[in-house]
Amino acid sequence: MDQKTPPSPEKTLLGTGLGHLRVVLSDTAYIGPGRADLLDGITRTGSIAAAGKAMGMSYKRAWSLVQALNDGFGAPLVLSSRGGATQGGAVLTPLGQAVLAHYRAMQAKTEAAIAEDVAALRALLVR
Amino acid sequence: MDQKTPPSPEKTLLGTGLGHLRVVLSDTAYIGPGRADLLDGITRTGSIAAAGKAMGMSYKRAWSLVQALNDGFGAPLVLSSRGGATQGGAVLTPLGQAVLAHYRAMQAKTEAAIAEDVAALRALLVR
DNA sequence: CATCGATATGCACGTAAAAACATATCGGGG
DNA sequence: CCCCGATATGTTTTTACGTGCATATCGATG
Repeated sequence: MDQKTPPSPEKTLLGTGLGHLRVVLSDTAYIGPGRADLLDGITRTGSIAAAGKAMGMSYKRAWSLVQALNDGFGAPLVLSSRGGATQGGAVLTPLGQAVLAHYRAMQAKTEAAIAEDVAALRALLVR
Repeated sequence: MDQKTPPSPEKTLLGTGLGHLRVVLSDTAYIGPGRADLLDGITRTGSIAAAGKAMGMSYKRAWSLVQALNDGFGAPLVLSSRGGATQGGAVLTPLGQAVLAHYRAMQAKTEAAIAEDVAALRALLVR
């Protein structure tokens, strides 16, 4: 019903061959694979634009995700700056780093926890 | 940014206070909270329409989800019938039951596996 | 053989999400 | 004091998706 281009590269899950995990911390604060990858990209590139582009999304989308993240959590996960020596950029706050680290940890734990069931289910599909 | 009607009751996660888990079994086969709830509803009600309505979705949506499920997995998870003694209805195939059961199991295991991290993250938000 | 409830489908419409395009702003450094 | 690269924000256009409504079909049973 939707044989178009899978909009999201989704290597996060297809690479590991598992699943998407979205963790809801409150009514407004949650973290999922897309947001985590974006935070990851910002860490690596030091830029919202670069991180977004690396994931194939428009700057605007990346920026609005950062917005949603920051005000969803009530405190900034990402700090951004304009101009100056570095010509602007973005970095994770300690909170942002913590959220990302915990998410990766949860991802790993989840994979381990469900590996058995996943294998069992996949076995059912080998027809 | 979207204070409209939360389209999905989402008790699946908010009830337990955890997260959404989507398990990808192949390029086309995956199961998430919405699909699992729908399968659950079909089991209980014996009807696609009733199950969908119970989740606040249109029959059409429920039906297309079943379609996606059935041809995504390559084999039917749901069998439907028209007319006859029961005036039509739907039931899960053994495969469908297995998928649902495994999903619930994975959900539970995941919750247990990440509970610690979730607590830690929530603690960071108590400002 | 008419009925009834649920499946099965098509099509028009409204709307939310995303892309595309366009600017404006910041601020150290040359 | 102008430049540059990245952030910040607005407007417009397009696309995706789900609803709503209308209709067709099935098939045991009375």
